[in-house]
Amino acid sequence: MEATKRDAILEAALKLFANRNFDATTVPMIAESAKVGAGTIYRYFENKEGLLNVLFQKCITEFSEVITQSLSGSENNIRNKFHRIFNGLFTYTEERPEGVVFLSYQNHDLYLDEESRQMSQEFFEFLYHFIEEGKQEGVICELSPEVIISIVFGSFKEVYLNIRSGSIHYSKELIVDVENCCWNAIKR
Amino acid sequence: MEATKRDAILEAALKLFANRNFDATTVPMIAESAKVGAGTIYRYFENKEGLLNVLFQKCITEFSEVITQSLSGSENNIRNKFHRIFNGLFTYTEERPEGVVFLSYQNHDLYLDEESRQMSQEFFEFLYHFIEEGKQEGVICELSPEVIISIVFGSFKEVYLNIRSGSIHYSKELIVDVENCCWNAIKR
Amino acid sequence: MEATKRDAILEAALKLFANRNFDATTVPMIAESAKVGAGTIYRYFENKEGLLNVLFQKCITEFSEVITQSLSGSENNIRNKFHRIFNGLFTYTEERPEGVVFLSYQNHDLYLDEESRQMSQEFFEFLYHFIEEGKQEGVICELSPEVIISIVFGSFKEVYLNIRSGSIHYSKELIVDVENCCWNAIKR
Amino acid sequence: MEATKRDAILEAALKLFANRNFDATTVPMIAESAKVGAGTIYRYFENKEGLLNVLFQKCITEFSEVITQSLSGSENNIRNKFHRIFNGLFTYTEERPEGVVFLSYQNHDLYLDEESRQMSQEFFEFLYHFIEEGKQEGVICELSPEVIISIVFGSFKEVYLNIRSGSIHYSKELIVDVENCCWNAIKR
DNA sequence: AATGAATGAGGATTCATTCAT
DNA sequence: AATGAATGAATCCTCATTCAT
Repeated sequence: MEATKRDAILEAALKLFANRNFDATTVPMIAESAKVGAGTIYRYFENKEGLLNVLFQKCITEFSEVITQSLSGSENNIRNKFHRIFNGLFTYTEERPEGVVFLSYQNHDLYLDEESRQMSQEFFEFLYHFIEEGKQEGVICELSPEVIISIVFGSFKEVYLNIRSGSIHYSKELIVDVENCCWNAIKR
Repeated sequence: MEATKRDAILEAALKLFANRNFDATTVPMIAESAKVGAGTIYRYFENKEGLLNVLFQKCITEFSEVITQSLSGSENNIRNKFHRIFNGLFTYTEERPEGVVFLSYQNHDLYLDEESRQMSQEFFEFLYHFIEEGKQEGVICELSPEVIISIVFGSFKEVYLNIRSGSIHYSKELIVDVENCCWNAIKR
Repeated sequence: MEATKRDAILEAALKLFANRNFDATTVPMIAESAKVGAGTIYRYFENKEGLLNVLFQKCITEFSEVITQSLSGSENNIRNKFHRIFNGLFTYTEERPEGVVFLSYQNHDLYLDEESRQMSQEFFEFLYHFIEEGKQEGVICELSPEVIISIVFGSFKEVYLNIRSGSIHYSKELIVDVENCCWNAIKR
Repeated sequence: MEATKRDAILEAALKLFANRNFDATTVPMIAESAKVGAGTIYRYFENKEGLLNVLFQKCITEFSEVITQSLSGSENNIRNKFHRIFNGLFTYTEERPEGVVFLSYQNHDLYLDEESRQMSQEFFEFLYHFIEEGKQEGVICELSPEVIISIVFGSFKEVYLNIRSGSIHYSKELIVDVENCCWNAIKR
């Protein structure tokens, strides 16, 4: 019953931050949506910015886990790993529809603390590692891991945001197609 | 020295909106950055939201023009047109480094007026048209124009944002490489 | 000690609006005078204009009640009723010295909402009714009720304002005298 | 051509102050209505408050003159003098429909300077004098001049304001009737 | 003399945060 | 522990006033 209240706040905040953006979300909005008194939020989080950081860290951890898990036990085939990562993206997306949107806001940079930045960094390093592996095997093109990640993640994000806004119609096949596009973009 | 004051405000606002986002930018910030009294902003723009819309329309117009011009006189080869469009993206980006960032903020949706939406719509329709052409010629893959644009624009944006933040090192060759990746992503 | 804060605001606002007028009263003035934070006002009232309307409705209700009560159980003699109404005026005036001043500001028209206008209308209709009765009995002169009310209320208001400003010295007899003057003005 | 601009400003200000009240009138409003640049107003008047005082003094002077003139050459009959004064009121009202409204705003007190107060005082003293005369002749009742003036002026003002707002329909006969009511109110 | 663009002090209002209950 | 009323700093915006032209 205790962790519940904290979770309710995190859940409510995630939805609001993703749909309305951090600055356009007021603390009373979060409180109301979480069915909690406004003051209660300050029992669990230092302040609004602290809440943002806890949420960011939570999301990026979950995200990492989904991606990591989706890779576990996979054969050494890079293309197959890529498929699993891409699937992980969508798995996470289905579990927490707002997670990716939230994580991909640029202007969070203004508010993220050192720890959050660190975790974000680590996650990307994990991906860079995968890319390096692919490059060494000669199946991924010779661009810096940062560029390759940007191409794949940028595409994915944009497609997803448009699915969310209704501009793009979602289907299982679409995901497969987008994955292929992305792979074609970065394969050697 | 005449239209200067209005321009100074627009310039200052563009930088702040792109770097900090609309909600995190205060009117006094814009005023200070534009070296103008806070009240002066209201002589030229209805209010902060009005300023956003004027700025959005200005940027999207400039952007359209650069893209359109970069296509003028080009042969009927789709791959070549694609090259020119991609180049246009980077040309605009160099002219107005904050323009693309500003234009691509999702949360603008909350504040854009009908006219801005309209112009945004028209610009995308122009691109859709190009994609349809490529699909009919059989050189672009059979995905909806929205998806294809998302893949290319998403990649470009993400790479650009990382160049901006310093995570990715810029070079002429990089642009060529990214263009090739994007083309590989969407070609049939 | 419960509804007190809201009441303190209303009381402070009434005094300031009556003495200085709506436009010349600032929200911080009201807050200070009510010994309340400026933000607190907005917990109880939609905005400054909303506060004006709540106050107006409260005063006109109190005023109506005093007048209505002062008539209750009175014999059917018009002159006697007039006496009671006039007394009601002064009773209300003594209870809420600023009420009449506040209610009689012309420029409220700019800010009153539909409900306030309605209530004002109803109150005057009650008075018109009384006048009509007197006219039918042949004891009040043949002018429109609006004119008769204006003569009596105008006289009363002006005398009262001058008592307030110190130009006229108040006494029990004065009220009786003014009442007689007003009656002489409108009797047949 | 010179005095014209000043007059245009005074004329415009009178209308706006009377219709909207001092605080709700902005200097640019006056400038626009007077077809003058906003800065020009400060060539002729010290500031907005100074303009109010000049205007007040102008109106009260004109008002005094109309009343005084209407008495000139009149026989020594008090009732007749009263008739002339009352007529003067309406004459002034027709010449400068906004003058009376403007002069009768209570909250001017906040802004009037010593001279304006003085002139206001003097004008009322003139009227008091007339009342004293009537009392000595035994035709006006034994109330203080301030009270008697309040009764007459209060009635007149209220009727006039209601004519202006459309609640009361104007006619020549109405004026005569109201005059009679007022006289009945104060006669011995 | 006349203008009106420019200013910034000051007003209304919002909202993160505190704290008494 | 939980609340939400209360606060006042900070925001957007207005407008009296100045001053370069």
